[in-house]
Amino acid sequence: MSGADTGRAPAPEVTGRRTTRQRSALLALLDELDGFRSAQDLHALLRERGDPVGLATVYRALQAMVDDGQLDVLRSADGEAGYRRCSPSHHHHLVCRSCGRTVEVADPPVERWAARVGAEHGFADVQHQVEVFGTCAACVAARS
Amino acid sequence: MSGADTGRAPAPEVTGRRTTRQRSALLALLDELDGFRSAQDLHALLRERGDPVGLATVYRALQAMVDDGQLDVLRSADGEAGYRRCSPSHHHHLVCRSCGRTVEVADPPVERWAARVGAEHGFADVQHQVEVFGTCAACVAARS
DNA sequence: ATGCTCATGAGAACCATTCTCGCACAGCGT
DNA sequence: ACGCTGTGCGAGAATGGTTCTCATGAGCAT
Repeated sequence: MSGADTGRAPAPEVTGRRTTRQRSALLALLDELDGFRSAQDLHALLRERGDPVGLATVYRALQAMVDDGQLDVLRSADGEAGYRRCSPSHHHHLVCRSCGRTVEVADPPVERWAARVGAEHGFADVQHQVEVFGTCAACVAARS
Repeated sequence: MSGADTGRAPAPEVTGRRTTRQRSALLALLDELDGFRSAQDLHALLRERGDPVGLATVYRALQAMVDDGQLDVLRSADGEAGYRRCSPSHHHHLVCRSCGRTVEVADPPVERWAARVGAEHGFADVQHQVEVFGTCAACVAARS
């Protein structure tokens, strides 16, 4: 699910996860990148920079980080999952369709809108998923 | 991608598609159902009711209907795609996490919000994807 | 240092979706 | 009604992202 859970779990700060070379490398890599990257991409990048990590490990680590609220996930149209380091507070993303650059946006109005819409129809435990896509200024300029 | 494209293609009314038993059956089934159903589900339902249709055909037909704007697609968290008959105008969905029932919601404020957020950051061709999840009144009542 | 776990990794398994390719049939003109 | 033609169909294989298995290896508390 993407960065949008109004009712995210309490997010225990003590995660009980072990600090391994692989997870550190993955986290470091994610810190350097902006934009959503697929697990496969991240795996390839780690190998390139000489940090041999198993693909399964990448998936497991990413999953764990998502559970701990350290990452945001976004499913692309073709079903591939993209991961991105993000601030822990609730927010949404503005994603460039062309270069993948993302901007975090937090806007109370949408939050209120989602809650209201849910309430109006008798829905409880309302969460929402909001992503905005577009072509960023740089990519627009780059188009011949 | 789900029902949320501000800039959907012109949607040619003359689709040039042939009317076959399989496609009619699929469309009829979708008309009876509310809520998002996976291609696999739809395929199984068709077989159950005695309309033998190939799985590949279901996928092809669904894809075609989506291209023609007759269906909405929604990717669940586990990557499976859900399909649903929908009104042709732009709208979003309020989905029950428990029973899958959906309500279409159209609210101009969000549209404006998305456009504004994109513009503020210099993004062009702004589209957005918005889904609201919750537990509907019936399911809340059903919880022992 | 020791031991109890949890994490890792290679490969297989899984599963939704797409492709292949030969055959059937809808649509159209006559 | 008849035949042509290209689109749609279907079974199974292929694809590709993600998850599972299980034996080995490495944190971390004591």
